[in-house]
Amino acid sequence: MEDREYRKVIEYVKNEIKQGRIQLEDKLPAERIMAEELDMSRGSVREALRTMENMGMLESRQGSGNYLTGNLNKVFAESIGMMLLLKRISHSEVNSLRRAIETEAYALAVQNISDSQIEQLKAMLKSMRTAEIDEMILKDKEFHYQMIIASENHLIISIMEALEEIYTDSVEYMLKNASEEMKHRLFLSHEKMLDSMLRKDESAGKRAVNEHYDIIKFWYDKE
Amino acid sequence: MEDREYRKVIEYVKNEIKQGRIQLEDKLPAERIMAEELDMSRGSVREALRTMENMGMLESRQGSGNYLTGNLNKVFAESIGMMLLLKRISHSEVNSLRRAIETEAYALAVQNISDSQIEQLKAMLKSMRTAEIDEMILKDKEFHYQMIIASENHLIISIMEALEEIYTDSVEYMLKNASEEMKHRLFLSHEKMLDSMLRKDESAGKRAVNEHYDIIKFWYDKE
DNA sequence: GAATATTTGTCCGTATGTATA
DNA sequence: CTATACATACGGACAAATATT
Repeated sequence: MEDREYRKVIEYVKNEIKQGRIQLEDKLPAERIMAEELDMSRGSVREALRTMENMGMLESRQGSGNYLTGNLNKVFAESIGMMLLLKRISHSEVNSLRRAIETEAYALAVQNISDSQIEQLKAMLKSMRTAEIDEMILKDKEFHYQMIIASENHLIISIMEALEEIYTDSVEYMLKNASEEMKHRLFLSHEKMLDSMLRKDESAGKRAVNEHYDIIKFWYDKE
Repeated sequence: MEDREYRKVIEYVKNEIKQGRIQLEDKLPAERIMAEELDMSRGSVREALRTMENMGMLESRQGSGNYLTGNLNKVFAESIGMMLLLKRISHSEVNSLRRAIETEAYALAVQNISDSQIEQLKAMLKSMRTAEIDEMILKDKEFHYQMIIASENHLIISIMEALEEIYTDSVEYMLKNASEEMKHRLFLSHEKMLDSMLRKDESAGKRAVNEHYDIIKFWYDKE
C-alpha cells in the first residue's frame, strides 16, 4: 500500500535526525547523492523532498540545497483551506476550533505574559475604541495575536497563524458589516479579556473568550 | 518566490473546483493530459500531485488515476510528528493542544450526543473499572474517541485522530507505569465527564476534562 | 569582479506494473 | 484473455540560481 519509492528518502532523513547526524537548519545531501546512495532516481527523491517541504520540515533553495526547517503553519493553512474549498468542513467548524485553541491560549497567557506585553494590549484596546474601521480591524487582529504569542506554545501559535491566514478576509467582511451594537459587544469582550488578564483570573478570561466567539457564531448563523 | 512550476497544477485544480467542474471523489485528468494542457513536464505535474496528496486532497491510484479526497489527519499526524522529532515543539505543547480541543469537543458533544452513544460511554466506563490493563487502555481510548465523535466537528475529529496516532504508544506507556492512585483519579475524571454529560452540565464537564489533562500534565512534568 | 563548479529546477524519452473495459 | 489507459519509476540532458575559487 504505502510502499512508494520516495518513502525511502523520508525514512532515511528521519533516521539521520534520530541518530543526531543532522538537525534543524542543516543541509541535506544533494539530490543526486541521495539518489545514488539510496539507489533510486532523482525524480523520486524530488517527490520525497516535495512531500517533506509540504510537511513544513524542509526548504529547497535552488543552487544551494535542501535545508531542514520547522514551519507548520503553511501545511495547516493550505490543508484546511482546501478542505473548506472541497466542502469537507464548514466555517462554523473552523470557528469552533479557533474558540477551543484561543481559550487554552488565554489560560497559558495568563501564566506567561510579561508586563510589557500587557502594556501593549492596553494600548491596542485603547486605539480600538477610537479608531476608524480599518485601523480597528488591524488592532483587533493584533490584540488576539498578542494573546496567542503570550501563550508561548509553538504549536498553538502555528495553528492560529494558519487559521488567521484563512480568515483575514472573512473577519474584515464581518467587522465592516457588523452593527454598532455588535462591535460594542465585541469591544466589551476584549475589555473583559484584558481585565481578567490583569487580575490573573483565568476562568473569567476564558468566559470572555467564549463570549467573544459566541458573538461571532451568532453573526455567522444569521448570515 | 512561490513561482515554482508545479504551482500551476494546484491553481488549475483549485480553479476547476471553484468553477464546479470537479468535486470530491472525482477523477482528475491524466498526468500527461494536464502536463500538455498546462504546457509543462510530467515530472513537475507529479510534484504537484505529491503536494496535493500530502495536503490530503487527493489519492493516486496506479493504473487508474488521481482522485479528489478529503483526508486531513495524515498530514497533521506526519507534520506534528516531524516537529516533535526536530524538537521544534514539545510533548507538553501538544498536550495543551489536546486539552484545548477536547474541552471544546466536550461542549459540542453535550449538545449533539445521542442516547445510544451515551449508553456506549456508560458501558466503556464500566469495563474500565474492572478490566485488565490492556483492556483498560483500549476502553480509555474508545471513551475519549466517542466523545470526540459526538462533537460532530470534522475538523476537530481529524486533528484528534492525528494526535491520537502520535500518542498511542505514549499513553500506553503512561498507563502501564501509573500508580494506582493516579489511575483512580483518571477514572474519577472520566466518571465526572460522563455524569456531567448526563446532566447536560457543560461547564462541570469542561472542568472534568481539564482535571483529566492536569493529571496527565502532572505525570509528564514529573517524568 | 569574473570564471568555474555545485546544486536545484525543469524537460523529454522510455520501460514497467496495475487497473479497467 | 486482450488491449488500452494510466501511474510509477528510471536516466539523461540542459537551464537557472547559488556558492566557491
